[in-house]
Amino acid sequence: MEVPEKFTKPYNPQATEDEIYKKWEDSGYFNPDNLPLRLDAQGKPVEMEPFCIVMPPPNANGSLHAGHALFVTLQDIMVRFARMRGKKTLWLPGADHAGFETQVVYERQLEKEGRSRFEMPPEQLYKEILDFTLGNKIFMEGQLRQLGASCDWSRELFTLDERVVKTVYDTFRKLNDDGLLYRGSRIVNWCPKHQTSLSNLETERETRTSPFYYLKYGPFTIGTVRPETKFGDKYVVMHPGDARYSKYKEGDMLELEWINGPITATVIKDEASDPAVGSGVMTITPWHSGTDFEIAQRHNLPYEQIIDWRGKLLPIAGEFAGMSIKDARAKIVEKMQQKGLVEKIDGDYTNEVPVCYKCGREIEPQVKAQWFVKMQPLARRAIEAVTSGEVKILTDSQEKILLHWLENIQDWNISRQIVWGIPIPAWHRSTYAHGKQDEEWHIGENPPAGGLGDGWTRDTDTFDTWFSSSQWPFITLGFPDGEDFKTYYPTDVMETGADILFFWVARMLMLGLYITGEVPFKNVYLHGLVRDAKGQKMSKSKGNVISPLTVSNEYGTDALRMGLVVGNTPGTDLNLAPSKIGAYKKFANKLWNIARFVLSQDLPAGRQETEGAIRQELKDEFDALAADVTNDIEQYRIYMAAEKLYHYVWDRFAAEIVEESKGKPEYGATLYYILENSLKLLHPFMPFVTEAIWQELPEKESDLLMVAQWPARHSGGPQK
RNA sequence: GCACUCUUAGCUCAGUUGGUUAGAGCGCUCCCUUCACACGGGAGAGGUCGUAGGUCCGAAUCCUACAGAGUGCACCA
Repeated sequence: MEVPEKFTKPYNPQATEDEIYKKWEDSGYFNPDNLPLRLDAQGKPVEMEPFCIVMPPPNANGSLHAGHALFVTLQDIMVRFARMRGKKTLWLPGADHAGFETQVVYERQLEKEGRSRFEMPPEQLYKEILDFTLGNKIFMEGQLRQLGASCDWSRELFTLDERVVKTVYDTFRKLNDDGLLYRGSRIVNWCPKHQTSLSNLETERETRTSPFYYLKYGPFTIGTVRPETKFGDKYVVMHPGDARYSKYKEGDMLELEWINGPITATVIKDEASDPAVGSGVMTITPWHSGTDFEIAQRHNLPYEQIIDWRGKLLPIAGEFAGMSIKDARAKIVEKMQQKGLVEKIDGDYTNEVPVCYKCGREIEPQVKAQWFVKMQPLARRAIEAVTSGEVKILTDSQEKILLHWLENIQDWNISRQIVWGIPIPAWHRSTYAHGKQDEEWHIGENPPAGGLGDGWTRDTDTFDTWFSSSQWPFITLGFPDGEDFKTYYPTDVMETGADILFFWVARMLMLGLYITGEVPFKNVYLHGLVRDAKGQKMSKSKGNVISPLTVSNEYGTDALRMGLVVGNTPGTDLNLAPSKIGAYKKFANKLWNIARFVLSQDLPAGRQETEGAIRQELKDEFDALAADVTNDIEQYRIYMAAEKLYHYVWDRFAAEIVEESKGKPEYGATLYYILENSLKLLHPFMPFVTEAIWQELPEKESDLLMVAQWPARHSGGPQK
């Protein structure tokens, strides 16, 4: 048989991939509504079982990184597998405005241009970031195509689309109606650079070595790393059971000399003061410390701001007012030393300080009025869903981590002081009652009847991006009435990075259950971080970032995909070495050459299962592999399926069966059978090269391999 | 402090419910351009599966302790 000319040269992914992707996209089969019907033995169309994955929408603020390539690969494997098995398969793509993340990226750009967001009108800033994001979005979509993503572009949604905003507002209102939303002045994580509060998850802890100061506070010794917060400390707290201080009673007043002169201190007994720590006595700064704030609340103590929003000392600091806390610390200590208030300094005290996860600056705890969601009731339902198996988490250890977090959940601050996001639909005005100033709030997109004239102004804050993202699965499917929602919800799999288990997965679970009454997804597959060849985290500053697009250009997308998948178990990190990807480039070429050989053989006319033409023992062996691989993919052991296929095709098919067949024309049908079906099994993993070969087959069941029928129906073993 | 994970060949990692001579990629040694493929083929070296106990007919796989590495959450006077 004539072998097509192209097979005489090594497989060339660069010359092949774009054209193949275009064929797929033009076919319309990414959209499940267009999938070809499958007929049963009687020629009647088979009812198609739905299968759906909602894609974690990539942030539209830059280029795709290796982590994106990994999720595209894993999800595309699951999706192509389902599609070939005749399911009505929807992979729903999106693009994320990524609120704070994108604003930070854009601010960096502004800084380079010598501009600042604090010097521009919010409307202008918003407009600029919108343009920036929409530009990136198109770019990012092209990159997803390059990675072979077989998602339904016709259903793509952007996280700021009208439908999203509307649903998010409905949810906000419902939370309020159900008593799960409150506005409260609490300690928040304040980033002095970004001028916004952050959730706990958006802070990281850094171990620092700092001087620890033992200060004389009247008859007591108190310890602190932050003398600059101590100006307002007028309460001295000790454990009620601490015998050393039994002569002091709650409410005792003491006159003592402090940083800027004499003050009156009041004794407070509270169990939060740990006798084992330092002297067992502490003073409190309720405005800038979580524990202190709680003590102040319990004892109904006043609190005062010491440090402003930019990290500078306020007038209460007297001569130090206006100084940054960093500069002030040494000067304050110097003054206290002169006054004999410093007992000793411990030079190498290590503590962990919270820092902004974006800029690394120390978080300044501040008291601020914010919107909070009460999470405990939502978490309870999520815990039930996990423990009952309504939602299955891969792996067991990730499930434990999730449950541990849910069981210890804290209320969620969902307001951010940034412009790039969905504005919070709330209005407020000052009111006076019983001689006391208060604030009245109204939830809704519009001010209450009476309107602006009555002094109502709109909340300028925006939602934490994750608040809207957490509603993504049901929003994208058109909750509550959309056809897709009815067909595809709950979705089959949520595949995403283990690093956003709490940020996103846990919250999707909670809000999905809360709003729809059902879990948003039945299975959760969590992948680990993609690291460099040495196991180091990729970062721009280290210069070890591997761009998936560059790799794809050099080795081919199929090779990249295999390199990302083989040996990569869920939940664990993956070290990505270019040499490994190179190995799979060779594999793609191997497959190419097998095809060349097989197509050069004399194939029986109408090769369809010519009675006895296919060697039974080889067919049985192949079919067993197909069943095994099918089972592995069903159980999400994608890494094993990929490796088994690699070894079968190379070590068994190429090295043995093909060799054995040489000079034996009667092997033709067998070789063809194995080739054709190997292409099918490999297609989810290496879609481009398999489709390219498929296109050259003389006789094929469907124009596109993408919608060919999966060779094994086997489904065995328990589902996890 | 609470929780989780890892320790298998020189390197990076697989090893599904415990079961015959422990696997892959890369690297290494030697050989081969023969008619699918040098992005190839053949041959080979290399591991007492962290340590010490235990359960079992049988353990890299289960249990305990210890050692080393790492991660998450919370607190931090």
